[in-house]
Amino acid sequence: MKKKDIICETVGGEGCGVRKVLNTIGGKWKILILCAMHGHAAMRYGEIRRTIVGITNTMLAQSLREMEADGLILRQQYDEMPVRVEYALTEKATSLIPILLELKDWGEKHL
Amino acid sequence: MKKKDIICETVGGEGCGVRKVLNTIGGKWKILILCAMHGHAAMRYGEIRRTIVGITNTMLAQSLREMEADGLILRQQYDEMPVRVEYALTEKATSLIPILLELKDWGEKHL
DNA sequence: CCGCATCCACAATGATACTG
DNA sequence: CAGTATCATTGTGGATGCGG
Repeated sequence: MKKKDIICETVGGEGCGVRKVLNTIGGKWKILILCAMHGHAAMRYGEIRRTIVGITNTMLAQSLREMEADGLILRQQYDEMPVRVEYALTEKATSLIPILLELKDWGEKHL
Repeated sequence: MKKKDIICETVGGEGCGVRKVLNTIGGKWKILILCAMHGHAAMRYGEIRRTIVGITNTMLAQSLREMEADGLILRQQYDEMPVRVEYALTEKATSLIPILLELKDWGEKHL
């Protein structure tokens, strides 16, 4: 029996893909942010905040910064008056969306 | 434009599927538990614990109880001496596994 | 062997007010 | 408008020991 036949001898360790995903988009808000931005070419800060029920400035700003650092979103600042900032999903994030939609469907069907 | 054309007017509220999923299998361990149990007809407590790197008794026991309450796993206790307890995935949980594997693949490819 | 109970540390999240 | 700063609160996770 080859190693590939075993799904996971152990999970959650160093190189575990699931663990990496959880570290990147785990937590209460990041997945919701991705869902909120799906289908929009670009969204402004306030627009995202209004879309996500219950999120606070603290959490939104912090999540956006981390997701930018992880290469999931792009931040574009326009130095107008007043300032305008737009966020867009990167290709990496876009490739994740279909999976999140499946999760959503599963949740609606089973929960 | 029909409402269905909009992915989510708002997300994270009452009936939001994604929010439900996060409430059910969010957190640090539950997704890993599901991955660990995938492919096994039944697993004993200690076996699960050894499979998941870093998990403690507290978190494993608590997670298993909650997942049983949510209908994701079945708990079968054999009153032998010493006690033997086996856990198995329900059909509901099994239907979630493919999505988790996609997440895992995404993580390995992109992170 | 299984896993619950207790107690505790710290991280995550939240409310509020304030700035460029 | 788009955040930051600060402080309060909650939640998550861990160590340890006990009991069936």
